[in-house]
Amino acid sequence: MAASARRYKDEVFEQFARIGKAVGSPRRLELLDLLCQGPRTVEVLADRAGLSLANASQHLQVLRAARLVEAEKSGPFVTYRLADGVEGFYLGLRRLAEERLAEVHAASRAFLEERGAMESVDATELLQRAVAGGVTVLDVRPPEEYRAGHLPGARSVPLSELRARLREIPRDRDVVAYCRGPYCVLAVEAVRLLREEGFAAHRLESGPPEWRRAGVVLESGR
Amino acid sequence: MAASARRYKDEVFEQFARIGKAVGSPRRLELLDLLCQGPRTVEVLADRAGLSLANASQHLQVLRAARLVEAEKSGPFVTYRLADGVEGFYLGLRRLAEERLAEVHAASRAFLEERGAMESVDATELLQRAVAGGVTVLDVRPPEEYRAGHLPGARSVPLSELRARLREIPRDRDVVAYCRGPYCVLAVEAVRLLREEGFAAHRLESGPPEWRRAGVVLESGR
DNA sequence: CCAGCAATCAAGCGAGTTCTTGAATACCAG
DNA sequence: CTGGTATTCAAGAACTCGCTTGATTGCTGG
Repeated sequence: MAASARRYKDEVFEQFARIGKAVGSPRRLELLDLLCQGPRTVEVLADRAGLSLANASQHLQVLRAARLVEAEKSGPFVTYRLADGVEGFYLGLRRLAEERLAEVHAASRAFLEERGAMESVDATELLQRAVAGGVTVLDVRPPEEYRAGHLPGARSVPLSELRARLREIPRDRDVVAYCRGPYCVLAVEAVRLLREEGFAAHRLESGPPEWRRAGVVLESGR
Repeated sequence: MAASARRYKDEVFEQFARIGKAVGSPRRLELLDLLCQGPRTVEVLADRAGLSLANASQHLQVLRAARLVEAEKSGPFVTYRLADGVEGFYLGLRRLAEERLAEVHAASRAFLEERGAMESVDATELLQRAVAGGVTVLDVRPPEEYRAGHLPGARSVPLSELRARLREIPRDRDVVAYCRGPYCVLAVEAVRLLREEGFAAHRLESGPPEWRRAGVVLESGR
């Protein structure tokens, strides 16, 4: 009976470790991060994460074996989505890493300083100003992510189109750009470009996953 | 600049993965589970987890490198303790595993059924009854864990001493035994023994980490 | 039925992880 | 300073993981 108790304990911790192993790879964490924006096909995920198709597929299968994502096949496409409770767990992991690993802060600071001071903006304050009409809010993610959920009042201007669409943006008031969240670089690039062009631009550090988590109701579609 | 953005992203996810890698091993999860009971020396942890000393030391160093635990040397002893925020993260990981991995439930059920139905007891209800004096509450963990924090009103009767101390336990009322938490087998064994001896014994599934997390103020010392 | 695309499978290599064993270090008591 | 104890270090064998490449499956439109 002591032996069967030991087997039970081993089995249980072995199961817990499945989750840990699954999030023990930077690639898989990046895929989870992307999936926080909404469901995606393998091809899109591979492209965004900079992985080969076969490699991305394999990582996604590891995540699926750990039940962190679910796959649904429709036609020739397979769409992956986060399983329930996983977004919260991922954000918890990230917060722990930010709190405990000095290296995360150091990397962020180094990167952001390299492209000029980039003071960020508070989301709730921004929402008030946006409603009052005093500021232009840009969602610079790819269009399908905008469609899956965005800040009310934000306009979709993907980073790739920003330079060509500068004339759409009013010059007489502040511009705030956001993207997927604190570790996505799209908004950083957008703000750099906007400033070069003379706009009063700021970056909103948080993104849809954080807002959803905080209870903000997002707009979708269009 | 696209290249430096990619390097930044890689670096950040690499750092997040340090946490994941650290909790990707069943042994290390067991060590974390034990450390949720309070700080311990290497030797005690190795013994409780059934690891060789060198192996336990190595695992603890991995956890320390990921900043999940902190080590303090006093005399010839090294005492490890959980870092801030890690208990919450561990309980979150465990809850996710319970929710998403059918295997965890299956293993628990199989184990518990093997030793007879073992209906469990609610902690808040128990506290009321304990205060009212209608039930005997036993803490069957090793004494030093009892000292580090226990349920108010509970008596320390380590499982190893239980058989010899049966006469201390009143036979005219219910007995509730608890240990480290849902995946610790001490209370299960205690209840089995008590029932064999004719006591009306029940297991309290949760343990000090869960209660602390829920805001219950624990007693310590003695 | 065939061409073409999305996704997966299979095999293989290099790199990393886990556990063991035996030696080394650090501290304390006498 | 010496012996004993707590812990860590070092190195090797077995195993697992991650990525690549090329073949394969499965669906769809012509």
